[in-house]
Amino acid sequence: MDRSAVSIEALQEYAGTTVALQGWLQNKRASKGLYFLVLRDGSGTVQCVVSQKEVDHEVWSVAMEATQESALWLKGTVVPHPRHQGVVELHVTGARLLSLAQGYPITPKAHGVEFLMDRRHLWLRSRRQWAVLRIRNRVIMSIHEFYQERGFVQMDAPILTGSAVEGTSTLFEIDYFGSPAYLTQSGQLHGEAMAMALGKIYTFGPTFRAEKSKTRRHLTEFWMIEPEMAFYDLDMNMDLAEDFIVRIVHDVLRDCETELEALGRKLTPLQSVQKPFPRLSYSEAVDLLQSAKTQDLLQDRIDSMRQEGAALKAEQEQIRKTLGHAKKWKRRRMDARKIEINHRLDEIEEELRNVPQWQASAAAFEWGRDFGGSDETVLTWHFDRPIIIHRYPAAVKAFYMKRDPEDDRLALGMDVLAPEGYGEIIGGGERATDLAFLQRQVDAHGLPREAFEWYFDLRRYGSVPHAGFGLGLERTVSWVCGLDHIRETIPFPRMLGRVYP
RNA sequence: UCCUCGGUAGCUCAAUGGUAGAGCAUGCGGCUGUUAACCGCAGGGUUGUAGGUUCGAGUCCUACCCGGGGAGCCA
Repeated sequence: MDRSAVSIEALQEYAGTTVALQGWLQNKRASKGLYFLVLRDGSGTVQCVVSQKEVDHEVWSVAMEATQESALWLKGTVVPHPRHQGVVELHVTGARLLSLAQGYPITPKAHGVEFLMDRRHLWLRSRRQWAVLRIRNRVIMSIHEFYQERGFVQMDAPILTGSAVEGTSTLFEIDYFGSPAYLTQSGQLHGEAMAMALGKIYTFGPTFRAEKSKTRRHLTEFWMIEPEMAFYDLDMNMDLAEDFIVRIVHDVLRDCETELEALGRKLTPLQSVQKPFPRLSYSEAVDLLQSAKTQDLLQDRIDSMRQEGAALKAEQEQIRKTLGHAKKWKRRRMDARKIEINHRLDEIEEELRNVPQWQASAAAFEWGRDFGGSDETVLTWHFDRPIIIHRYPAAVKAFYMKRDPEDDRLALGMDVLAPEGYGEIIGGGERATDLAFLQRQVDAHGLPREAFEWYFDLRRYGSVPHAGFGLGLERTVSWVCGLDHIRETIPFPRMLGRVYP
């Protein structure tokens, strides 16, 4: 341990001075008489140069022996990088090998999903994961700041619950001293009780869904933020959700430039996340889905996919012809390109299978059904920012939602759909306040009344209008980071068929 | 549960039914500013499993196992 060691993040401030660093060897490059050690300490990475002429034998052997992910202590002078402006490097004068790593499995090269997921505990060390998880941290801090600044009180709903609220098939059952209990699916109902006590509250906790779902949007364990506000109606709820999302994206853009760059995230779609978000009623959304405009949009998509596919196939053919009599270095580049083309062709093929189905399902969409994943994706393709869809058919929404006083078929629910096909990140609405109505709803959904007696009390003793929503943390981070899978947004994802490591 | 794509060297992937290959990683050698460094050499294989078709199977057929992402459901 060297308490005087400085953090790589702060290295700029030490330009011209001699400092000590401690961390792990991320990568090593060598030339005659020179080693370039890329050191990572969690806060960032820096290139450390070891010159054989300038160091004693011991330091040189450390550089020579150190392998990928070995732990190192390095001392040296902080100097500007000769080639990159605004970047510093360390000219090493002292080095100690703290721990020699042997055979680190994750090489600086491409790996498959399964291989990496089995080694998630090590995968976390890579630059891409570093960036995602730092953005996750930034998002979490923004969430707390946003609510705390507005006078919300953070309160936790229980994780163990006694009764099944929604379908038991999506609940994880555990043995609770001989009786069945469940891991929570939502803190919603308890959130309402807390809002009646403290006015404006938000929960921030883990949620569990035993859905047998294997898609890029699903985890069996994820974190949800659920604000619940007394004396809020649907419009106030939507206003809050809008401000909330704008704030999160704004903070990430301001504070995570390096991380977004490491992820290759396009900034334009994030920069256009400004108020107001388009608000469509369910009925308007259905109209849009069935419209010729949607058909055209999807047809354009199909056409451009076909074109890209044809161009790639032509390139592939060209490569196949020239590959035989190409120079070695060129052949290697062509091989890499060939693999890239194959991947993209797979994606295009899949999309060309999907989109015509989406086209058909959009055209044939019937009022009253809930939107499927593809319908949501199609809707968001029409806009450049998140959209809010409100006033859904009551039949497809939860029992506790308030009915629209102007149309009894509708519930005062709302969803926020993220752009770029990321889909639902928020679901919520205004809650029913009438005791008799709620009791009838519980019966109608085939739920046991006894389990909800405590909840009914909230309507017996000072029932007031109130509203709230739930934000899926991982889906939000996935969208902000521009990832193609939610599994990278949480340190140790739990999914269908995966509880290790 | 259904649909669909895949399983070849430690890793990522090639291979028109006809001699299983490349890059990376590893080891050795070279190179005084490298950026997934580069150059040279070397080792590394029961092509997921079990059957079948064929003169001949990584390639075709059947069943099963494992994985990817899509539907349903959802944040």
